[in-house]
Amino acid sequence: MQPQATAGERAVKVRIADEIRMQIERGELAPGAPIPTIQDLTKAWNVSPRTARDAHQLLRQMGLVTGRRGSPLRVRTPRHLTIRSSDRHQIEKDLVLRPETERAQTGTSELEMQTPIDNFRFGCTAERIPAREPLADVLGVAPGTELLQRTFTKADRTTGALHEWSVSWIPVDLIKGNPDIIDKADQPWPGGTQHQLHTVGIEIVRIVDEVTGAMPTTVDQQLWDLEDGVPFLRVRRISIDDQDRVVEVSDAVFPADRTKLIFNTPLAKW
Amino acid sequence: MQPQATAGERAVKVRIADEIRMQIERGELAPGAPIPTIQDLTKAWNVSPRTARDAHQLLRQMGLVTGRRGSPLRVRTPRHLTIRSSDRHQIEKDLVLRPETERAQTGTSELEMQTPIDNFRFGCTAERIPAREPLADVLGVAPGTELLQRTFTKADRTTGALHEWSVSWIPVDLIKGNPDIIDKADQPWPGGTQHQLHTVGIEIVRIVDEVTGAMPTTVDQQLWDLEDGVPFLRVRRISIDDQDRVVEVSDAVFPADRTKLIFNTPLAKW
DNA sequence: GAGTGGTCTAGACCACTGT
DNA sequence: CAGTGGTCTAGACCACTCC
Repeated sequence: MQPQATAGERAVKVRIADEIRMQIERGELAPGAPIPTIQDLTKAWNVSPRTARDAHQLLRQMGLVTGRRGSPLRVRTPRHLTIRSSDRHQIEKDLVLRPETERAQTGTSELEMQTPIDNFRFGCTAERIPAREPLADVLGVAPGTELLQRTFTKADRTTGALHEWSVSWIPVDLIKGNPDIIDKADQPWPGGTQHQLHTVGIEIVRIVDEVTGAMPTTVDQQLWDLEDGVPFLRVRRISIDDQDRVVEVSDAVFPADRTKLIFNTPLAKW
Repeated sequence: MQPQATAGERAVKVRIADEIRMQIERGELAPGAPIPTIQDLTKAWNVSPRTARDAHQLLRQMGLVTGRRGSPLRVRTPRHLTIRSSDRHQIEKDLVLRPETERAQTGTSELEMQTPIDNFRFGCTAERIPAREPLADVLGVAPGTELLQRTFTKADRTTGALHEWSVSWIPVDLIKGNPDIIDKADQPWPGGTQHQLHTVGIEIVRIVDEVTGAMPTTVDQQLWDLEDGVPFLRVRRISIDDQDRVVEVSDAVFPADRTKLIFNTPLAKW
C-alpha cells in the first residue's frame, strides 16, 4: 500500500504532479496533449481518486494544464501575447500636437483597439473623490484633495469577459482650466490623457511605470475568464510634468497569460 | 442540510472563501489576524472539514492568508518590496568608465548587495553552449552559434532559500578579443556585464526589458521558500550596442511578493 | 496536551464533453 | 451514452504550534 508522505518527504500529490510536470517540460507531453486521467493515476500510483485530483489541481495552479468539465485536462498551449511597450508613452505625446482627425484614427489611448471594435464593449466612468492615503502621497497632494477618478473597461461583447481595466486619478485643481475635461470625463478622450492635460497647459516629460504581480481573486477569475495558474501583472503609471509635479496616477491590470510588457531604456552615449 | 452548488451557483468553498476575502478587503480582518478555523467553518456553514479546508486553500492561492502547520491561518502582512529600477542600466554604464576601485565599492551588478553579504551565498557558473531556438533568434545568431552562458544565484546562507536567480547569454564571438572574460566567466565580474563588454570595444546604447508573469512550480516554491499565491515576475533583458546588435540576453526571475520593478521613461520635450 | 492545519481514503453525486 | 473532471462527505492519521 502506498503510504502517506512520511517525514521530510513531499506529499504524494506533489510527486504525482511533479512527474507529469517533468514530462511536460521534457516535451513528452506536447501542448494540447491530454494528461493521465484521474482513473489512470489512481491505478498507476495506487491512490484514491481525490489524491489524483489534487495532483491535477496542482498542475492547474502551476499554469501547466487546462481543461473544462467533461473533457480530459490537456497541456496548456501558450496564448498569443499582447504587447504593451513603453514606446507608447512617446507616441501618445507626439500625437498630442497633431490635428484631431489624425489623433482619432491613430488612437493609442486606453481605448486602443487591436481587434474589430464591434467585438468589445467599452466602459468609461468618472467621479470626483477625495484623495486618500496612500494615493494622496503618490500624487503629492494633501489627503482630502479632490481628484477626478476615471475607470476604463474593455469587455468581450459576447462572453462579457474583461480584457482591460484601469483607473486614473488627476487632481481636479490641475484641470479646472478646461471644464470640458471634467464635464465629459465619462466619455473617451480622443488623444488620451496627455492631450487633455495639454489643453490646460500641462506637458508631461517623464513617465514612471511600477510593475508588480499578484494572484487574481475568485471573483477576478470570473470577471476576466481566467484559468487557474494565471497571475495578474499590475502596472502603476505615474506621469510627471515639466515642473516635476505628479499630474496623473493610473493603475492597470493585465492577465499574465496574454500580456507582455516591454520597456525601452536608451542609454546616454559615451 | 447545506446542498452542493446547484446549477449556475458558485461552489460552497468559493462562497466561504469569498466571504472571508471580503472581510479582509473591508479591513474587518486586519493583517496578522487569524481567520476562522476549519472547525469554525464546518459549524458555521454546515459543511465537511474537507470543504472548509478547500476554502482555506483558495484563500492561500489568492495570496490573502498565510500560515504554518499547527497554527491558525492569518491574514498576510505585505512584505517589504525590493525595488529594481531601470535607472540601474544607466548607472552601471556610467560606472564602466570609472576606476576599478570605485566600481568595486559601488557594485550595482547582478551581485549587488542590500543586506550584509555574509548572510548570502553567491553562486556563479559558466559554460559554453550552442544557441538553440528561440534564443538564437533573439540574439540574431544562427542556431548552433557558440554562446557563453552564465548563471547567477544568491541564496540565504542559513535557510538555503533562493533570493535571486538569473541567466545571461553572450555570443562567444563578440568577446573572444578578451580571453579573460571567458576564462574567468565563473567568477563575479566587477563592474558588471557592461564593463566586460567595454573591454572588447562594445558600447551598449539601449536596453529592452520584457516583463511577463507566471506561477512557480512546486519545486520553485521549495527553492525560493515561496508561499502559495505568490507569482513570479520574469524579466528578459536585451542589451543592444551602438551597431544595433543584440550583444547580451539575460533572463531573471523575481518573486512578486517581494519585488517591485520600476521603469523610467523620459519623454522628448515639445 | 489541546488545538491547528495538511494529507489521504473510498466512496457519492453532479455537470459537462464527445461520440 | 460512457467517460471525464468538479464538488462534497465523514471520517482517519499525521506534523506542527502554542500553552
